Amino acid sequence: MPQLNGGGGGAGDELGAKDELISFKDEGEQEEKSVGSTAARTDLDEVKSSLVNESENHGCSSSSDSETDRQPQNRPDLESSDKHRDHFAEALRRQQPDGGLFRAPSYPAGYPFLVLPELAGPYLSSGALSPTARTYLQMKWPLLDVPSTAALKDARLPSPGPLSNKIPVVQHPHHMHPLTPLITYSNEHFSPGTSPAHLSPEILDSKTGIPRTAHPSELSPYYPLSPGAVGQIPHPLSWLVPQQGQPMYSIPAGGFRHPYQTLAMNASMSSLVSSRFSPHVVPHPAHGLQHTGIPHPAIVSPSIKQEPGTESAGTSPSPGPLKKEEEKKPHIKKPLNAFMLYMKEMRAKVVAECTLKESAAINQILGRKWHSLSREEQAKYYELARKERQLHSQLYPGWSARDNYGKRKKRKRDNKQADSTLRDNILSQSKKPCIPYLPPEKTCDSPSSSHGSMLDSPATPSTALASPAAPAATHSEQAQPLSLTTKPTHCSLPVKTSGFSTSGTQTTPHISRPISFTSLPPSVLSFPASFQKAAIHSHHAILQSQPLSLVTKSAE
DNA sequence: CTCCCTTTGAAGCAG
DNA sequence: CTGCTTCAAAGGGAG
Repeated sequence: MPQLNGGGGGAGDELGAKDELISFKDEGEQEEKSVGSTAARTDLDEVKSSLVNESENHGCSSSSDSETDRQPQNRPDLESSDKHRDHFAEALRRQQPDGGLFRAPSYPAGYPFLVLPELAGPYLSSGALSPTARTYLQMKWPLLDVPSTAALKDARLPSPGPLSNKIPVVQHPHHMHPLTPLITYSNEHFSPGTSPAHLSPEILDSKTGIPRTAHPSELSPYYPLSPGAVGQIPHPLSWLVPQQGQPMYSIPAGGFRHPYQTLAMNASMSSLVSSRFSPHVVPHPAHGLQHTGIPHPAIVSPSIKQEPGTESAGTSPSPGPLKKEEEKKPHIKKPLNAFMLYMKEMRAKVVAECTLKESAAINQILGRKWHSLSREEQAKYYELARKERQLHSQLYPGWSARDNYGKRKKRKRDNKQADSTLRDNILSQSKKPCIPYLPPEKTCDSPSSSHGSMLDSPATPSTALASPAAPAATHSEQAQPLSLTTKPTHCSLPVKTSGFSTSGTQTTPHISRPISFTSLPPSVLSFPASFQKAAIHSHHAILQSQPLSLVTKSAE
């Protein structure tokens, strides 16, 4: 995972990321500060800090986090954070010598568990929550009924408990990468050696010196389950949504509460995690489903948008009592991809930072942020998504994405694409500079960079670094001109500027998606193709794609 | 009330 | 194999 690490050579990524970040910030927080200036950054940070002040530096603003991650400075912070975690963990341990709720280390084994922390995690630090993190905990897990106390104790495992403090949102500290746990967990996949401190997978373990293998039996303790709910563990994914308060897969009836906890465990345990743990208590996934009668989160009540009988859900987890709703085959949603997972996690944060509320705008920002993420960070999500798909496939062996086709009304995508193509053509021909509309203040640095080339854009330090010898690769990220159409408004929301990032002058007129990658480093191979592509992306000039994306389809 | 918008990624489908 | 299309989440906006 040289690439992933990006450590030594991967400066490019970082740089790019920074770049993006900056731009993002501008958009997002342009309120006051000038565009690319570092000073602005600081200010932003402050502002952010106000929002998320408690969170560790990582946690700060959405934009900043990525940035901070990449920066070398982080290391120290990370370390400190680790210390915090250790501390915290230790404290917890003391409190609960018996291994009560909190046992971060124990996660190593199961995917679900790993996932949980991560997802939920955004909030929960992987190893342990820093004290500050704890504060967020409650906020982060609005819907999860987690007794506040419990939450404190078990930062990582906010279990759905008896609580009902639904706090609307909020910013998660994000100090720790949400996915951290995952990595930790799957350190195998990610090169351990290089894994950054923040990733510190086995942090706690190492400290404790106790390699934990989570066994199902062990797990239960971690979750403060409501009596009788023992064994029900929220689906890993469900945790993802804490902010939203909605399960990853919307669960119609019954509410979210432990939709597929057991199920999840089983599945994850058995297949996903089995290799790592001794599956002594792992029921068969399929059985688990029927067994518990708990629908998978992915299953949506037909009421939502169901089509009569198209569904061929392989294992439709139809509960025993078939009601109308249930009679119909449940709508099994597609598993979320990496970006979706990321969105779920970060949306609240972005929303909190921005005044914008429109999802479209938020998504644009998220898209940019996504690109700004380091490969490692993205890798986490890819891995998570991969597991999710695995789990999904196990739960619904017969399910096919095709099943959902036509359930949604067709979008006008056609138009979009057509537009995009037109736009592209136009762009290629006219190559309009993107900047026009950008407000002077914001001067969407990114756009300019995009079109001119990131190289030019002085604003970003990264560019400076990269510019000289930097391989094209590095640019890609920087390029993210995402001029998301900066909107004059507070967050610089996307005003659909058709930001023509004509940047692509050189080669491809328009490349929306990643270029097919030819060879990947072995390390990368483990990742999903998409990820690989992404990696390549980053390595090769990716910018093209980004600019495109930036150019909102709506261009026009 | 329903669909659109917007993002990326995965999967399906057609050529 | 390549490229296009659809769906996944989300929530304000528009019809």
